[in-house]
Amino acid sequence: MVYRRTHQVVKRLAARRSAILAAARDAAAEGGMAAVQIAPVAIRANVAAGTVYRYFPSKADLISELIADVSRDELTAIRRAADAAPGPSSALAAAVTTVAVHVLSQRKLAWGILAEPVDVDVTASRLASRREIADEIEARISAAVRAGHLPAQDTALAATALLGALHESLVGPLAPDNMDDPGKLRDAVQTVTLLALRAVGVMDARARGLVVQAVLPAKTLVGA
Amino acid sequence: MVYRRTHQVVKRLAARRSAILAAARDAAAEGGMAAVQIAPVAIRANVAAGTVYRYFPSKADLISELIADVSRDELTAIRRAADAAPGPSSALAAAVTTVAVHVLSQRKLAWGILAEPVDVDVTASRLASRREIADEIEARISAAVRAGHLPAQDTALAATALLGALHESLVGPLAPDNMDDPGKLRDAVQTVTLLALRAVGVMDARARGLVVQAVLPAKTLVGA
DNA sequence: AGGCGGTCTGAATAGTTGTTCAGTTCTTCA
DNA sequence: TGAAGAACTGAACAACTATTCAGACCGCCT
Repeated sequence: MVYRRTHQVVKRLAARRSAILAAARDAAAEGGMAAVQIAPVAIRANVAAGTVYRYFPSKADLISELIADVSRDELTAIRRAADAAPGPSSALAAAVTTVAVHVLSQRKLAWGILAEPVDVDVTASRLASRREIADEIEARISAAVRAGHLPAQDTALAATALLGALHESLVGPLAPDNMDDPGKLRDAVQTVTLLALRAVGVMDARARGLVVQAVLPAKTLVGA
Repeated sequence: MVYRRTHQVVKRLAARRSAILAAARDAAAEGGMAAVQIAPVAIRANVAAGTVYRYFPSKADLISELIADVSRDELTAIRRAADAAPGPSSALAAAVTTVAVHVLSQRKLAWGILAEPVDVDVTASRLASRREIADEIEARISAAVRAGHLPAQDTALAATALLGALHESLVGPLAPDNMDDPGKLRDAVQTVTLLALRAVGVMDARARGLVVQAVLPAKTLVGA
């Protein structure tokens, strides 16, 4: 006989799954991907190590799903910010600013998701994550090009380059580490957004205006 | 009694050391950092595994030195190219182009040096490597700013962002992988150089001119 | 020549974590 | 209520490689 799954049980199983993922995310946010080890994550989630394997076939799957999760959140934020902008150029500025604010507000997590060495293979998941975000940025660049605000260009390469610039300068190993001061955070966000906009061909003066507009609504996010 | 070191012996020891480093470099160029394992490297260098430890205290030291080596070569190339340029803006363009050409001509090696996960801690070495290159780029940006060719800006952040853009778009996971065609390689180099120059504030039209000038002498390097 | 310091060898060791699974506990259903 | 399915536990296992070290070997010196 096969037992049916009670609603209660279904909920509990789902809750456990979420708890494990949340534990992994917390661990990553605190100590980077290196801290996402099965035993510690299990303890955080109040389960035994073996239980993790009832929900995720392997550590690689766990981390892949973590990456996908974080990535989805970021993509949503980018879309929301860009869609709220009045025009294509503002939308691009808003998208770039959102990425910057996001990675800055969770630097260790972002670093873990993006580039920190992990002992299992998560390249596929990282690739998909990057691709999603890059595609979104590319779409915004394309829109601005079609609107005649930017010169024609290889939008895919441009999008990838922009993300690389943001990530490296804000969470890479050379990123300034005295970012505790909210003022410095804003400066950094403004600076890299300005660089990004100019890179794709926005004139200096106009880019400065767009940056100011884009950073205003986003500034509260930095504290989050 | 303490034996003196014969010249012959000194030479042999130095040769072994170089052989081990070269073996590590070859391995990295072929299979990335993952291929830099003590046993395989020892075989390549025609020594036993234990011998590696007579020259390098640990795998971390070996890889660190490898990173420093490659980095030094790149820095030299950048300086040479930039110093040969007629002015500050050209020098910056030449520096950027050189970085692009270098990473493209040895993609696996570059990826290994820059960001590929390694099982030992080489963050310090990677940091130093990046810092050297970034400092050089920053110096070139500063020179252009001082010459009045670029607007005043946070040159350190700009340099870091430029490198991030180059690396991510050329050797990152999203980099186009159909770069076999030399023509496509040149296009990619031109495109990212253009982006980089515009990012720091060079006008579109002027940037295009600089790019053409910079890519001409560098094109032969791609084949190397 | 021959003894000794220095070097090399490579199989054995060690330490780290992901993964498994036999036994235990919880849940469903007649 | 109790029997059987389902889920959970956590100590033991496995696999992978960096690292070690006792013995073999080479070349310097008297």
